Amino acid sequence: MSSLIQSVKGTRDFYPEELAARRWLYKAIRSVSESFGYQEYEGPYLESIELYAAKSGDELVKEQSFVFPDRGGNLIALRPELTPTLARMVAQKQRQLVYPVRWWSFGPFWRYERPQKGRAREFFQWNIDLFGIESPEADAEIVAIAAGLFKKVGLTPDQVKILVNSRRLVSAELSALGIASEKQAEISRWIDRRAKMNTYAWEAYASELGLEAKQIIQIKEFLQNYDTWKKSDDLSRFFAGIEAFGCRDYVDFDPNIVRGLDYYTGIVFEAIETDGEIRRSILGGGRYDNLLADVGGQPLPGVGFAMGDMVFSLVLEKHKLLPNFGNRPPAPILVTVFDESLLHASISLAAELRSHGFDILNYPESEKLSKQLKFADRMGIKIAIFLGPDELAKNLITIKVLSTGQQYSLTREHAAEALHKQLAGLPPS
RNA sequence: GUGCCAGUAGCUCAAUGGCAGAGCACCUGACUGUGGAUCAGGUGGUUGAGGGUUCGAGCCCCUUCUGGCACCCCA
Repeated sequence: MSSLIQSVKGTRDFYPEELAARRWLYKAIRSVSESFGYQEYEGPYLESIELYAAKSGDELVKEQSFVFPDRGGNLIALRPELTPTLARMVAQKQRQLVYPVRWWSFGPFWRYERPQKGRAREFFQWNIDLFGIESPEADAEIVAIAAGLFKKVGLTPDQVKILVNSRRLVSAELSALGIASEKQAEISRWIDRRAKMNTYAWEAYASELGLEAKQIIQIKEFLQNYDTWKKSDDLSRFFAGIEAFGCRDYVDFDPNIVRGLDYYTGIVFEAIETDGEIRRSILGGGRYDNLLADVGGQPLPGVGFAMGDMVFSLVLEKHKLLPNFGNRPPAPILVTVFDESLLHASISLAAELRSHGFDILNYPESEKLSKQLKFADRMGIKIAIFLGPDELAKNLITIKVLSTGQQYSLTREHAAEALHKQLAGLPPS
């Protein structure tokens, strides 16, 4: 046992049950994405490190990426995020694409961080983006898609909220207080920290940044005012759009939302669990109108978000919204084996039924029937089929319904029809 | 990368520095053409790994790995 080679730190093994859960999540994401007319795409998992150095820069690449040299000595990274890849893909075909471009993706990412609840080194992420439209209605569409997923999986507006702010609004506000635009990024980061620091330390830090006492008071007032969005034409239109999309109850204005990434230019948002028990944000995104130009393309407005699978799964688990994938049978029917001499007869029977379109499990060797039925029971199989000397003599098979214990015999010719009926009459797993 | 907590059977957990245990699970039988329930019996451990202190270590000390929590950062 102790000699087992350990899995790589921060990776997860997906046993059938867990893979079923992941695929369920994928299906929900695909369904919502497609319902808004978004197309699925995928990028490479390996990227040259320069791709990230150009934009993400600093910490994400240097500290939090898996990087290794290839045989030619070039530094390769396991992708820590998708946006740079997406920006490249769009830039490469910028003149051929039909706008607006609406794309989504769900795949693996890697970050070299300390694993903890809701965070691993290898994780899956949903990315969805809209390019080519600058309007608040485009922002509203992206946010509505996030709300659409919550609705689809059964999360209510009481349980999750999408908090929205506008970098433009914050910037205007700070400028009005006499704060130079060069300082505003720093101030934003300070605002972002507020929830994590105690009031005293937070205000002391503000003084260090050169803010005057009066400015600190004014910023605090701004951060406590949840109606400021009404002063902004963009946000007013955004919320009118959200209303029209039918998901206003999932979305709130929150002036404290700033987001870490530098490239956001307009709205920023993140989804949280309302009672705060799960402290990490579920998803985050915003508008990034300069990104494409920054990576060498023509200017092109974009808006989008990313959602990791781990925090979202925690939220679903907490609210008991994940289906139970525990006892899902791999096939509904098991063909048992009476004894060694009839093993091939059973295999043939199963093959015959498969040709009628049934998913069939063979018991692979002669064993006591009780053991075969126990196997069927534990696998969650619905129907066991017996083919013994009695049946064979009369060209019959016996069907046993495990949930009721009922069994009956019928001719082989009628088996397919009877099985269809029998399966249709049983509750789905 | 920093700090704190934890790791004992497949799982959940016991064991004052003194014989490593229980429940569940698993296997066998009661039941040679029939699962779940019940009863009886049985298998299962280098106490995460390595070192140290001690007559003696699951327990104390050091190192390390893994997980969890708080930083950091973010999905």
